[in-house]
Amino acid sequence: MAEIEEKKSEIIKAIPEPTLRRLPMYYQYLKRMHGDKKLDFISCTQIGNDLNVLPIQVRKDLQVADAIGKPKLGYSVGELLNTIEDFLGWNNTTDAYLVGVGNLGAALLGYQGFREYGLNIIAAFDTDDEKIGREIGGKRVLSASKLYEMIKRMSIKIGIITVPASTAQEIADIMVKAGIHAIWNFSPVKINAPPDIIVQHENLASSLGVLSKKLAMAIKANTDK
Amino acid sequence: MAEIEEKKSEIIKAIPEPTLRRLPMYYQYLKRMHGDKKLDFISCTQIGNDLNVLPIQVRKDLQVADAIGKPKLGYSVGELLNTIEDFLGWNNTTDAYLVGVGNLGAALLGYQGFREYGLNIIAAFDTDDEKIGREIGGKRVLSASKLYEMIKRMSIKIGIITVPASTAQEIADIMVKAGIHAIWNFSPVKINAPPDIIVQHENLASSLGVLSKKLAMAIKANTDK
DNA sequence: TAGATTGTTAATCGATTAACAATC
DNA sequence: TAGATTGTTAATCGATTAACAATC
Repeated sequence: MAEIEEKKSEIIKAIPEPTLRRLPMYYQYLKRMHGDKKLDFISCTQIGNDLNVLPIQVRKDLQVADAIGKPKLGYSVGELLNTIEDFLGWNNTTDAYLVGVGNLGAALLGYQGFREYGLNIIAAFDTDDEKIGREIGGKRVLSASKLYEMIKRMSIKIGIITVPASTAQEIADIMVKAGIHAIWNFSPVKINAPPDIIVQHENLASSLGVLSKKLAMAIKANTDK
Repeated sequence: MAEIEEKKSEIIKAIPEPTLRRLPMYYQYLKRMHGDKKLDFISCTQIGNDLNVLPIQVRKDLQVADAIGKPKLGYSVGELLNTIEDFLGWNNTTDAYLVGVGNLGAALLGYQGFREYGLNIIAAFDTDDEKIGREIGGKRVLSASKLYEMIKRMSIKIGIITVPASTAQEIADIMVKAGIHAIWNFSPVKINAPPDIIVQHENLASSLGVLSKKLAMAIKANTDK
């Protein structure tokens, strides 16, 4: 008779983050197969072979995303695309602001592919008078001083941070205060935010670390021989 | 008396990839602590608190990188930086070529931070006559037709791919044939390469997938209330 | 039908976390 | 000395992989 907290009607199954990172890979791959080859059905075996993932892992991942296949046939490519879109929330667009129009910021503003993933950057912000008022990648650059007010007014959900390390936390604080829901952080500092704010960190150095170490080991192994 | 393959003098301990991804985070953090605060010694407790990682995990990671600390005192910040640099191979620079001078390619060319991580992009390649011959981010843009020969001549170790999905594999093939050791792939397609080539995949969609799903769940949880 | 594939349950593996002795 | 911290061994947890029945 201990006080056990009752789960709400639905059981919230934890979604493994590795699965969440692989689903977009499958999605991109399936889009190509759907468009280029007009393929109707596909098996985990084929996806796995093409993407260097074990077929059983593909099946497990697709199961997490609520995909349903047909024994012997595989999965309908079209349905599968819709299922993954639904699961990731990519079927309806979410508006975003980007702050910091440097090299990387400008690159992200110019990238058209985000639409495919339901992300719509509607404006950018910077402190540089040279940039304010201009259009970059088809997006208007506004004064950073207006960030707080604009997030509130448009009830923006996602903030993208591409400012230098020194001002990243400051910008994040403004975003949080203005009521943002999620932050995609491209600066190399850890962002502190309340636990209900989703913070996704993108760190090139992490990725480069993996590559560097593997390369260093490979070269060492070669030298040792 | 079965035929057991003897390990060479050194035991090759597998390095967990999550550790490899966290080490650069510690490194960036320690550099700030070293530069800004002139801090001499630091404990795993403090690193963990500031970076939202469990202290024991920090210690385990540092152990993998062969760092040695002093009980009660912690780790020497300067030594720790050197240890991580050594471990990741960031203490001597590696030359790289970048192929595909679009938005993202130009952004990477302009990014000065790579030097800190021992990566030196010495030239870029593109097929666009408008771009060939120009300098972007202080790096000369050469004709993609010279890629093969130039990799061979300069014995370049790292190739960075920032071309569209449609030509990524083609570029990778040229790199491999020319004797490249590692490929950092920013295109959204899986690169096929021989097993001895290190391929590091950078996929914004994967990261966005995690963010999108978490955001979708958070919004749903709010609506349900 | 036979064979390939999905769906599901179980086993394995590896990373994270905990526990505790050693130490400055 | 007492307390904080490292170093190391053990326990736990979760993701991956294997095994096998169900099915078109």
